[in-house]
Amino acid sequence: MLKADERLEFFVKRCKETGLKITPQRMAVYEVLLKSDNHPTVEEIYEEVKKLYPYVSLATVYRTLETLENIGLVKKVCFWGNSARYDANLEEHHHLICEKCGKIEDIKLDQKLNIPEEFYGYKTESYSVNVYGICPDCRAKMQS
Amino acid sequence: MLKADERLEFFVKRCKETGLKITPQRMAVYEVLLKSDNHPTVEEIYEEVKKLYPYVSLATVYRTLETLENIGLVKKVCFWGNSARYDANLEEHHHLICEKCGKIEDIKLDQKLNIPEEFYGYKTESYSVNVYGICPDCRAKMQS
DNA sequence: TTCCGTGCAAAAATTTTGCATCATC
DNA sequence: GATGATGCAAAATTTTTGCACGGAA
Repeated sequence: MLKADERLEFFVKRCKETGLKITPQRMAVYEVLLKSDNHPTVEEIYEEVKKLYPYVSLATVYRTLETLENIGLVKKVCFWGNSARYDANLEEHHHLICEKCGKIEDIKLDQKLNIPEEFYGYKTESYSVNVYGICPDCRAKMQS
Repeated sequence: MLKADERLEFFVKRCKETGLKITPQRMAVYEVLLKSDNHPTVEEIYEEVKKLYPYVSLATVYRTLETLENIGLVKKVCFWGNSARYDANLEEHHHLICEKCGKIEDIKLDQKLNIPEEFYGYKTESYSVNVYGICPDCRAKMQS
């Protein structure tokens, strides 16, 4: 895992490569994603960014996320509930999802699957594993 | 994989168990899901059901899907794009997802992962693997 | 006959778009 | 200075809700 400032450097590099301007808002959206270990929804990202830039607009957050996704800095994930969630962790990793509250955590697995490059006619790129269960918090609540 | 009529019997059984009435609309929504091998969105399910019951309302489809999910007959999945998709295949299976067009297919994997029952503090229930790639159709289009 | 489920319409929530202004390069 | 990004407001889309009626048990 790269450190946050290395990742910001990478962000700057990617923007220059693709001819995107480096604006405070764009940077803020990306930073929020870097800092969050959960997978925030658009609304949550917006609320975070607003703490730094109170005048930021939700539309900008939507547009920025789309942009960041296009240049491969961010991924849209959506495993639970209805709203899209975003992830800035592009390293190979998997997810642990609470079936009760919808919390999503990144995890590492030591086991590997061997997926053929050509599979059901698809040219495969990658895979990810979602493990479903009940998180510690919800387990505690269920006891009471 | 159970046959369709066995699954409808199971549907009837589950409804009786949980005190739900068996209405034509409810049945139709479930049948549409049984028949589709892709993972339709709510809108797509609605369009299908409307062919049988032109007066059905979209609200009913939303409510029915929620109900079916509650009694465990259907699962909400959402791996791509923004809209929730539904799946009536509850057997252990995995997904092959086209990164270009968003098509989602069910697949079987012969390899198994061994996930501990207790994992990162979670009580784990199940896991599923999403394989990402480019589907045959999109591959063909990319050539031209 | 009793409720639960439905349709309809309206409301709420979410996402996208147009356009004038502003800021980065 | 040119071009692309932003904020605002409005539009479009998606999802949820309230209520009266109708149909399954």
